[in-house]
Amino acid sequence: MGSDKHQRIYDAVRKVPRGRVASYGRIAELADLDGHARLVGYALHSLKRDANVPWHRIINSQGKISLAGPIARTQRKLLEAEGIRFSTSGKIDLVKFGFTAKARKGKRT
DNA sequence: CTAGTGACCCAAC
DNA sequence: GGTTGGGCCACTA
Repeated sequence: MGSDKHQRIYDAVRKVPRGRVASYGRIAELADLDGHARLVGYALHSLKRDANVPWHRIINSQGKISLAGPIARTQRKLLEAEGIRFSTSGKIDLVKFGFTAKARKGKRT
């Protein structure tokens, strides 16, 4: 496969354990692309259902699903199936389900 | 090359 | 709680 960046992103996403969620920025860090959160979203959007990637565990920093339409419903279902609870606002408790591979690099002091 | 767009993030109001 | 504006950079036309 050619796209290394995409590959790295997919690999990082696969690192997210079941029952946990990670924000785009967090994935970017794992993929060695810290700061390029957009690329994560871009790669995921380009992702196909065939891909073996738990894209549903990826959400935005607000702990909410960035997608819209029927797919958002699907993602939420998948997350609930993993034991993740949604707030009344449809948000996820990042404190409990937020995947932290390694504390922030604290780049921005 | 330029311009527009995007499953983003953050600071400030 | 929300909106607005700036920043970041890959991808497409």
